[in-house]
Amino acid sequence: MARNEFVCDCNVIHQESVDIARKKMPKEDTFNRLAEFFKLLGDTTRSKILFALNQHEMCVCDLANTLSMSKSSISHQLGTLRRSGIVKCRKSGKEVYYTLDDEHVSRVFEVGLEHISHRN
Amino acid sequence: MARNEFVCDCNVIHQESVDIARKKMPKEDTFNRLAEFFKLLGDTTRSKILFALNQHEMCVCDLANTLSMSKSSISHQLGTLRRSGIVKCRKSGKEVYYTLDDEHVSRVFEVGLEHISHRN
DNA sequence: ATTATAGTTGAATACCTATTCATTTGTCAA
DNA sequence: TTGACAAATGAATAGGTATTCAACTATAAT
Repeated sequence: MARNEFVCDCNVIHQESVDIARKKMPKEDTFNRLAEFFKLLGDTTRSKILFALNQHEMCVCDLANTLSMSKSSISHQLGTLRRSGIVKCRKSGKEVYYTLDDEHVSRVFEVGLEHISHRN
Repeated sequence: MARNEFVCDCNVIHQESVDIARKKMPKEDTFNRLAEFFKLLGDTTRSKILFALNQHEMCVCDLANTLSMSKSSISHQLGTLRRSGIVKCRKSGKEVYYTLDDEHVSRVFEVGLEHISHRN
């Protein structure tokens, strides 16, 4: 019996490659969190929010104006980003000021921009 | 009249911040393509596929085995990645071998991994 | 030619998610 | 205390998407 029985609906062609890949493969949880992180950047609105916050601390109103979107929509997205630990906020009077909480975000943006400009 | 009239449903609090952010903001198309790129990495299955292909050239069967998924599912995802220019393929006999087409993907992974390990 | 297998593809389904709308909370000013 | 505004939030809706299933193509072997 092949050792790929029950594993998928086809035969292993290159068992060695599969073994190596499987051995090096990070654990499930790592991929889930990695994908979760990229998913957060993988939305035009959130992308813009993060770009703007990378320039300046901003309140919800500032962001709504910068992106020409509703406060509510921005607030929902900021909630998502806050719960994921990518932005943090401080309250001052009626306003809530947001900033990036992670220094990696800028770097990821850079690499992403390199990618899309590279393949025009 | 404020110059943010019709722009959103609130008052601008810090016009200067908004102006600077808007000035530096890349154009719409850039954000669309950037988000599109990150969206491709923002899925556990595609993430794993790209990780595996970063180790070895692989055929659909190899990937299906490595990830314990159906050929069809893998093939659909490979189609998406191929149409986005992130993977390329060569045909040999009955098999189709896939490889990464972009050297940036590895780097993005690295930064992403840094991020999620940093904030445990 | 026939059979088996690798891979692709379209349709259907089930799940996910971004935005809108309406409502609520909290803070400031009059 | 009342009114105005910033922000958050829950529900609803609409659009998107990952996987499955079934059908199909192409290639290799007998």
